[in-house]
Amino acid sequence: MSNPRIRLDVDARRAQLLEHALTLFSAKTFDEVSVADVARAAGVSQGLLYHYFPGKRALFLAALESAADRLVSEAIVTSELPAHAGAAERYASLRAGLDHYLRWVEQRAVAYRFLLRGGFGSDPDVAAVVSRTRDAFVDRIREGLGAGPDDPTARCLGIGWAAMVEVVSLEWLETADLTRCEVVEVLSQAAARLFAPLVMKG
Amino acid sequence: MSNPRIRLDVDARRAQLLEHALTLFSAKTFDEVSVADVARAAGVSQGLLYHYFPGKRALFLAALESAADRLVSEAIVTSELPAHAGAAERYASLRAGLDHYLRWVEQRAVAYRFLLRGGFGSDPDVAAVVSRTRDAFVDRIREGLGAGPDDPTARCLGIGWAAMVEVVSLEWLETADLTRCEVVEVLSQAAARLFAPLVMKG
DNA sequence: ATCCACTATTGAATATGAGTCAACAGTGGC
DNA sequence: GCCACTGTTGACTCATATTCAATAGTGGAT
Repeated sequence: MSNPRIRLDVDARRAQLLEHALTLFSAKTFDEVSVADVARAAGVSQGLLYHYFPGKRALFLAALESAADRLVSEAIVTSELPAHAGAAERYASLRAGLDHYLRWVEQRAVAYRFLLRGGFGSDPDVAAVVSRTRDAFVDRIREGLGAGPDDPTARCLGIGWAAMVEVVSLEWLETADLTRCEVVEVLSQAAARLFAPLVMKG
Repeated sequence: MSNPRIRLDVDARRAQLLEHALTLFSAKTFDEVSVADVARAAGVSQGLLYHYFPGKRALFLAALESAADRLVSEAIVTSELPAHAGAAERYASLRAGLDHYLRWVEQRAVAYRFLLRGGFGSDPDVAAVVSRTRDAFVDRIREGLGAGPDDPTARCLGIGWAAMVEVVSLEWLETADLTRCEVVEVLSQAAARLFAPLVMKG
């Protein structure tokens, strides 16, 4: 670069690099983004990047953590409720919390996608495979359940429950603190509670 | 390699390569597994791999898809129900389906982890960040809800609902076929239905 | 049985991009 | 205006993804 050197203090430079890394890693896969890309975006030599981060992977993780930190500190709020608040009050508080969360998600869409897909799904092809599998799952369940209505809300619930099954299954594999039967119990009851209103309606 | 050349027909070789790829990619990150590793595991030259797959990424995706295909065809079953089956019958069928699913997950744990964490989540550090974020989320909700019991079942439900929130939020970002308010509605009602029994008990 | 065309397979060569390092240049104190 | 300090650079090394011309099993025709 023929640019004159611009000297920043450590924190500013680090933050700037993280910002650019986050943007790039949000748009493309880990291995599609080169260290050179990040450096170029920040208008900085490649070597400097290694002065601030031990390596590409560390840079990626740092960006991920910064996204996570922001999410936790900004998006997840809880209004202080009196100890013996009623159910209705609690419910209202939950809704308010969710609304705040979704507003944040809406605004910081890029960072949110990065955090949750970041692991794997910036890659559209990978996301497609997982998504296709999930849809197949939802479809068969819908058949089995006698296929209620097919409005967006129902679809939403279906996808949500499928995600629940996936994550709970994974968690079960890792920690094994429930028996298979108990997991079946939890998930099927969940389905019953979630879908009962729909099935009745349809 | 000093091995004598072993000649296989296309399908057998391709399947063998996929199998080894799946095993390796399940254990390590995409970029931690080298093409040479896969070739070595299969006892084959690196060049041959490129005869069967256009590149590393394609190999990875093919392995992912094969895992997905197996999941869909083997793990997701639905027993044929009579058209006007009662609710109890449907529920029993759902439970049976889930049990079958979880048995499959148990047996094919490696492939399952690969499929869902696959892209990048074999990476423990990435998984840790996402998991930590989710836990923070669950914790705050628990507080807000007046913290019911903390048995594994409740934890399971909490994680499941959090996963639901995440995936539904992502889906909402992509397709935007619901308003924010509607999403809040779906998710908070889901929470109410899922957690109501617990909160009463606790 | 032997040659032949066909294609699975190899090993070495090339290209791309991650990571290293000694030299350079702003910046603040004397 | 000189000096020590540290943010910054660009050219180097090295690992590994990708390519390709050459090699060797295989099955069929004579």
